This record gives sequence, C-alpha cells and structure tokens, in this order.
Amino acid sequence: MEPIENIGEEYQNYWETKMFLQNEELDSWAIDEAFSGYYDSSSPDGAASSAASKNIVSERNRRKKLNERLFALRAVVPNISKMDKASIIKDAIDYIQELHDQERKIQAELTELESGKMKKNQGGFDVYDHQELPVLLRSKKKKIDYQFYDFGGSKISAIELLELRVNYMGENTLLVSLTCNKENRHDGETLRGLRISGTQNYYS
Amino acid sequence: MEPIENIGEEYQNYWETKMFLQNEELDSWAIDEAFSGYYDSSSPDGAASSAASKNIVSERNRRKKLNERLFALRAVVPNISKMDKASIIKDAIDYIQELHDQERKIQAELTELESGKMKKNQGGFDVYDHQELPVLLRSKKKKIDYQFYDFGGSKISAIELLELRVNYMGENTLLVSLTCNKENRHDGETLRGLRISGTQNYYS
DNA sequence: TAGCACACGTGATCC
DNA sequence: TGGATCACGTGTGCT
Repeated sequence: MEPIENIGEEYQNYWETKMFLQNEELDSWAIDEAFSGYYDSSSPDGAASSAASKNIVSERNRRKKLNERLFALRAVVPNISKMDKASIIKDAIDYIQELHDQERKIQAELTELESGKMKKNQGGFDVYDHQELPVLLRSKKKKIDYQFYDFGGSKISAIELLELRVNYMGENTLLVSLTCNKENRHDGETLRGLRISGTQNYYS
Repeated sequence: MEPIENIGEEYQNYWETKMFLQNEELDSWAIDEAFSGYYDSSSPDGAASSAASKNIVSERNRRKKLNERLFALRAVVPNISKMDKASIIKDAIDYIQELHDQERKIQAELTELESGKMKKNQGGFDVYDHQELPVLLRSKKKKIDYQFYDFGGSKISAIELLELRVNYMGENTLLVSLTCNKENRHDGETLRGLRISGTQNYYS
C-alpha cells in the first residue's frame, strides 16, 4: 500500500518553503480529484474509500493548520535561533519564561515590601483600572493590593533630590527613578517610600 | 505495507496521557527489539533495513521531543482553552501578542514624550544596565534613550503632593504614581517632569 | 453514525 | 556518509 500517487512531487529546500507551495498544491489536488473522479462518492465501492479519502484531506488540512500556527509563533518570538519545529517551540518557551521571571521577580519584591512596616490601602480608593496596567505589574490570578499612600493634602517639603529620571507610562503613571539624601526628612509617610530607594542608593 | 506490529497497543484518553506512557513503551520496545532481533545489524540484508530501523527510532524520538516541547509550552502559557496541539500554539501566540501590545503601547507613549519639549540625556551618564530593566521597558532592537534629568544637587522644595503610590521595582527603581498641584512650582526642571502628570491629572 | 485528533512507519531531502 | 528533519498516508480511539 504505497501512497496513491506521487506524480509531479518536487521537494523544496525547507519545510516553510514547502508549506508555502503546499497551498497551491492542495488546490491542484482538489482539481485533480474532481477531474479524474478518484474516490468520488459515485464511484464503485464508494463508502469505505470515500471515508479514507476524506480522512486524507482532513489530515492534510490539520497538518497545514499546525504548520501555519507554528510559523506564526516563530514570527512572534524574537531571536529565533534555528528553523526547527522543536527549536521554535523551545525559543517560545524560553521567551515566555523570561517574561515570567521578570514578573515573578517584581511580585516577590512587592510582597517583600508588603511584609514590611507598610500599611496598605490607606487611602481606600483605587483610581486605576486593573486591566490598563502594564502586564508585568499585573497579577495573573488575584487582584494586586497596590501600595497606596494618600497624604490628603499634606506636603512633602525640602526633599534633597540628587537625581531623577522620569518615563511616562500613561494612565496617570510615571516611572520615576530617584536618588535622594537619606537625611532631611520631615514626614513619616514620606520616609517609608524613600527608605526603599535608600537601601540601594548610591549616595547615602 | 501495514505497520510492522501493533501488539499490545492500548490507546489512552488523550495525547498527553499517551505521551506519558510513551516513555515506558519506548523502553519496552527497545527490550523487545534486542530480544527478538528485529532489524538487528547482524541479520540478513543488514545495511538497508538497519538504516530503516534507525530511521524509525530516530523519528520516534523526534516526535517524542516535539510533544514534550509542546507540553512544556502549554504549561507556560496561562488560560489554555483547549488541549489541541494547534490550540496550544494559538494560545501561546495570543499570549505573546498581548505582551507585545503592552510593550508597543508603552514605547509609543515614550516616543510621544520624546517628541515633546523634553530634552533628553541632559545628565549624560547612565547608571542602569540595559539588560537589568523590566522587559516591557526594554527595546528589542535598539537602545532606549531614557529620559534623564539630573538636577545635580538642586532642591525640589515645597511641592504640594496630593497623592502618591510607590511600588518597588528593584535596580534602584521605583514605580511612582503621583498627583500634584499644578501651582506652587519653583524649579523649571521639575516643571517638566510634573507637567506630564498634570496632563492626565484628576486634580488640576 | 460521521468527524476529529493523534501516533505511527516510510520515503525523500539536506548538511 | 550518516544523522536529523520533514510530509505523507494510514489505522485507531474518542466524541
């Protein structure tokens, strides 16, 4: 039981090029089938062989869809090393793992912050939409208890700021990297927020 | 040419369970091969059929590796809808696309910031290691020109801070969401950084 | 029942 | 050359 026909099969360099030509080949196959009447339902011994041909074309479409998905996955993942099917999936896994490690790292640092002397949800209201935050700051399963400090009109005055970087992240959110002097604090609440920066501060 | 033997093949509910039992089945196959001498190199017409058997076991390992990779990919992607091979890859693509959309959104807002009245790299030195930043803030292809404001020991004094959230992100970086009064500014440099917050400020 | 999803063996290709 | 990869048709189980 060899494959039914191998007429005019030309093999290409690699599987993606093959997949590209597979579409037209599929159409020509359909035309061929309709022309010669192979495995037609009106042909003798129709039921069994018709089911077999249906299985063939169905399996062919399944393979084609899977290859297209794999091709799209490769296009989405940066730094693809090899064109291999297994390597494509491996690179995708590593890429997602890298993002997850970053997220887990941030989450761990957030919980470490929570375990400290911080009071959470002191203000009591939440301005953010949870879905609008950057993904790395979101929790997958549960709602994040954001650190929230509401000063209610109190002032932070005379903070010695040695260095400041600002990146606009939208949603009324700024990514601020600041370096400040550990001395010269007036507000207890402010001291909490700034002590964290002080632990990894270059200037003491 | 049907498959050589189908002895004792029990099919399981789904392909992952199948894959789990595939490992032991492989070992038992190897034992079976060594026992009955199927496709042994010392058998008559050794060269050609030996290559064929080598191809069989090689292909078997390739399939096994590909399934393991696919299994690992499914474990890494959250919210897997179906157990399908194609669906697993599709969900992985959608997940990575979601992360990329978030990154692109942030990048667009950063470049929108750059096109404004900001001066960039005013300080001139960079404390960060580029690889240590959270992934969503990194650029894939080129180095990010971070907004950088160095005040060189100047003070920000008497800023009326109405609201402040602080999230520790490590690497001497804080995610600070602040709301301040538009009035009461003293420093021109400070005005740049805070005006951005003011554009989407709830309190004017 | 028909249809779908899978693993398998096999021949061909490329390096 | 041989080892690795691929697409294909086929048999089978599950729904």
